[in-house]
Amino acid sequence: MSLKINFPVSAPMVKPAQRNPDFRKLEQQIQSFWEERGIYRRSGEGKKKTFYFLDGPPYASGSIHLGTAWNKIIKDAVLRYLSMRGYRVHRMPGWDCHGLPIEVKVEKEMGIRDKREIEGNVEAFVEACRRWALRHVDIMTRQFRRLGVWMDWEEPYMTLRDEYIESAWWTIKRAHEKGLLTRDLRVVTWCPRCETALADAEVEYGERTDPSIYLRFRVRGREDEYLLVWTTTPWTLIANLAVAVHPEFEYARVRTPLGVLVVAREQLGLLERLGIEGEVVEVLTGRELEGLEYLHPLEGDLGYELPENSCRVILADFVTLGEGTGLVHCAPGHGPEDFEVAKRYGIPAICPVDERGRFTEQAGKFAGLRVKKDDARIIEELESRGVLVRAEKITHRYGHCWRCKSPIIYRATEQWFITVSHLRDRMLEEVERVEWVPEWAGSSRFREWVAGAKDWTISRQRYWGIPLPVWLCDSCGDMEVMGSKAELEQRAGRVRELHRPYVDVAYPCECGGEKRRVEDVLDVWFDSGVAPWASLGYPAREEPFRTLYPVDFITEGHDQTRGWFYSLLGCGLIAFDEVPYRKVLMHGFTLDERGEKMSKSRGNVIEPEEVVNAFCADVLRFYVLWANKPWEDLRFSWSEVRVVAKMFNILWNAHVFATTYMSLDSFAPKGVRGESLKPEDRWMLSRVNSLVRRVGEAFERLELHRATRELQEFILEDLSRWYIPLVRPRTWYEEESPEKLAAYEVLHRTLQTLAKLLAPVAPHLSEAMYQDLECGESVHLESFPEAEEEWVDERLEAQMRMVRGMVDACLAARQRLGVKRRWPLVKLVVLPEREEVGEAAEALEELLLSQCNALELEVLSPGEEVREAEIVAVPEMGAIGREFRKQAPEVARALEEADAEALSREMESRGWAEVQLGDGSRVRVRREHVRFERRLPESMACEEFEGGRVCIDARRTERVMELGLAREVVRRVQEMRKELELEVDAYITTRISAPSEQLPYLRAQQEYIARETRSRELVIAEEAQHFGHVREWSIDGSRVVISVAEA
RNA sequence: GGGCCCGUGGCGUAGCCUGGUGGCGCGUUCGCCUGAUAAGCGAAAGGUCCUGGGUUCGAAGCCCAGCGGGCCCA
Repeated sequence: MSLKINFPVSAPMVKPAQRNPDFRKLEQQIQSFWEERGIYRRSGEGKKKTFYFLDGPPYASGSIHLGTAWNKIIKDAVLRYLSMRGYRVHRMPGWDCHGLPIEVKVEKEMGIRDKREIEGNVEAFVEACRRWALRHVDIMTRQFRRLGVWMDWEEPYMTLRDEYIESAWWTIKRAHEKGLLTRDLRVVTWCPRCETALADAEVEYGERTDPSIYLRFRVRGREDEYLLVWTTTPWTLIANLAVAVHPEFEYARVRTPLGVLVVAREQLGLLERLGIEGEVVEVLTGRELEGLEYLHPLEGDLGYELPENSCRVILADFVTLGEGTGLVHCAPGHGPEDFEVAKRYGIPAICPVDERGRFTEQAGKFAGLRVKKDDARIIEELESRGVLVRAEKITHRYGHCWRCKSPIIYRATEQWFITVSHLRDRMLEEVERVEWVPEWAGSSRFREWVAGAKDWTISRQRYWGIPLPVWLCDSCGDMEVMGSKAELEQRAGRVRELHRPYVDVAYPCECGGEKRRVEDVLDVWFDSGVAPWASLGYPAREEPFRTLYPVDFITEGHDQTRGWFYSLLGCGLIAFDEVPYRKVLMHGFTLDERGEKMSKSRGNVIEPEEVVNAFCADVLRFYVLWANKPWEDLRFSWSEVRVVAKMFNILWNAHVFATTYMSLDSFAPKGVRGESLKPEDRWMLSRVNSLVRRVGEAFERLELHRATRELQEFILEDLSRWYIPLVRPRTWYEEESPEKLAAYEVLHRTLQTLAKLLAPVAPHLSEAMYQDLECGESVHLESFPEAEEEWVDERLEAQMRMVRGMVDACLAARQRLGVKRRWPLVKLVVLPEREEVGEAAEALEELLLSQCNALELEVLSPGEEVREAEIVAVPEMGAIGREFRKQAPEVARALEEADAEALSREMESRGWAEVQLGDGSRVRVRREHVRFERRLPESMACEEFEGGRVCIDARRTERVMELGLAREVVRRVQEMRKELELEVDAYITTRISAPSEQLPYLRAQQEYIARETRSRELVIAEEAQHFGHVREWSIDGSRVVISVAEA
């Protein structure tokens, strides 16, 4: 690759491509070239149709992994394709900069262990978070750039910018205006370490061992009768306010040594397991148990008054019989379902647990204990009270904080919500409007998630995030929501920046009190949810929002069903009453070689950099798009990456071949003209144009795996394995023959088109090819090729397919006869099954003969047999034995010796024939006694192909000896030229010593040998005078000495 | 426990929508070819198409159930 500026000339000459380049270095050169010439910027110029792509912002907390790389590579390939199709593509990358993950990392960096330490200096903490995010944006940007991903890296959108935050505020204000923003006491998932509420999407489920305890709650007003209750969360018993049963289930009263126990009838086996013998005295439905009062298991030690209606049996549909006793302990302050059902019975929620997971004064005797960690203390207390029946352990799946991995708890707290439940039906309608790839991503998966949508908890009791723009008056309680920085500054004066602590300002309320900000920040999913307009600076700026919105296309992994696809939908409905995107490609996850999720803790993570360093970016790009359907999980495999690398190597070799000869001949393409084209040239043009059609269709349908596989198939099969061997002899012509020029034109056209088709997937190497071919400044400034239908000739493609089948069959037949390809065949016979197969052989005769290295072609009619094939009679010993008994061997011999031709004719017409035995007697044999087979002479062999058979004749005639030996010699001389590292067009002198019987043949081909080896002088003798590079060879079993020297 | 997706020679995959000889690549063995060749090409061996039912003249494909894996949720 040369980067020098080319002066405009009418038809620039093709440059010879570099042999065995280091693709990695080549890619760097290409990237510098793009940089110097501003190719990226210019690729968007002059295009009228706009296309709004929105980048799902990766989280700015680390380096990229294979999954993020795959994601951006899909995006880049699709966007490059669209750009080549004439779209002016909006390609702004985004960065998700806020949230708990960064806070957790910064806490570690600063040695912070407790939220109170942050409270001491919020400013320092927030600034550290900002630096952390920006540092990682830089790191990740560099990594994406190395992959050749074209985006506006200089101007990304970042959720930490004031302008972006303002858009989020505006959206919150919209929600408020629509009555969708509420504050409510609800039970939410809570992380006691991070001391914040978590959204459903932030809870990660994993194995955990917890206590599993069985308890008896004394029934009030009955002697020695108890409710048998099971729980895995002893700490929640402090807030126990009810026991739930299923109204339809049957419950048994069982008399046992522990008193009368009430337990679900289906769970009676449990008593046995616990070693409690008993006798059922009564069976009741759950409904009949309703209202039964019991004594609180920790009565007397609590720090709160038991509310009215509490400590009774209530009815709930969520009770199951899977595990437990069928009687469920209810703590409305510690479970969302408990909360809901208790509300129906007028039982309030008690939550004696603070934000750190410590029991408050409300927990009475237990105040100061820690949730979960001090379960043992509570179990001890239960035991001493005689409430505990049995304590065991259980390993089950339990929710954990997605960032710090602490087990979550449920707490009743005041939180801010978007009441998405009111929007559910509208959301489902909007899902329908989107084009999903694959279709089921929307119609099943996403639909399912949306249908189960619960209200969205958007408040977090943290620091590094978009501040909730809600101000409340501390005296009258009036609430004000800010929609922009200006609105805030109007009331509170200048605000330095829209993060905490700068934004935590107060201003006077009309009532005389003071309005203060609610100290929460927003869920980060809200940040990215507003990206369709926030990334464009709307509503502060009208443009480019007005031109671009709505988003034409997004593509993310299937985990985003509950994440970004959803938060975009929610925010879109809040802001504009519609889903903000039109088309979604949902892609898969990257798995390791064993099909397991890559994760740092498992140590099975493959970094994209590893692949890029081992091969190059284009190999990685092609691989991830080729290995799999985009929406399926990608199982990474080094050996498959190697396959792709090999393909690029072959492509590059083909490119080197073409450009080397073109430049030797100072070839400058003038365009393909019809008259000098050979059939294989027309075929190649047809193939390349049908390839254009198929690749284009695959891109349109986002079937990137099809696009890449079509390209691979074409490169390997059509170009490298077929067309290039076919045209190779033409490139060796010395003179400017029309056939040679035709081959160059077709090759040039093919490689040029191929470069364009590859450009979206392999932007570097396709560019390098394009440069060598001298087609234009950059392949990325070109349009995607359109198929030239006039060149597509399906009949010719079909014929070529058949002929390739014949050639392959011929090679297989050679292999069976042990005849090397260098030795010509006297004759190639084609036995077609159908007329068109024979026609194909005739139409492409020259090509067929040259590829089979055969001197003559004979095409038979369907049904005809090879003339040389002898009919032989094969005795059917079973039938003969039954009929002729002792004479059987005699009869068999007679059949074998008879004139099989005549015999078969008689059998055919009469059904029987007579043969003479050794003693002169004649016997009559019938059809069942003999089978006729065709046998070929030893020099011949047949092989089947799809459409018929070929038969080769490998006799060693004089002519065959001449040509075969000559090629053997030529081949050796060529190898020796190479050993001498001669230039391709250097001349040599050659001496050959060969045994006397070979001399006449070699001399007959002296001229041919000299021409093929570029020998100025060629001596063939029994004992030649050798000099220069001398080697001894064995040719056709004889010793031959050859010497070569540069002339 | 629920939803979605996947299950095809040792490994990775195509075919499945629209039923009728199951292709390809890697690997193995044996050959061939070579001035695009530190390459390339061919042949051979290797398959309960996850299992079991059903529909059908006929099922890798369509339907049902189960098993295994992935992701998401509870």
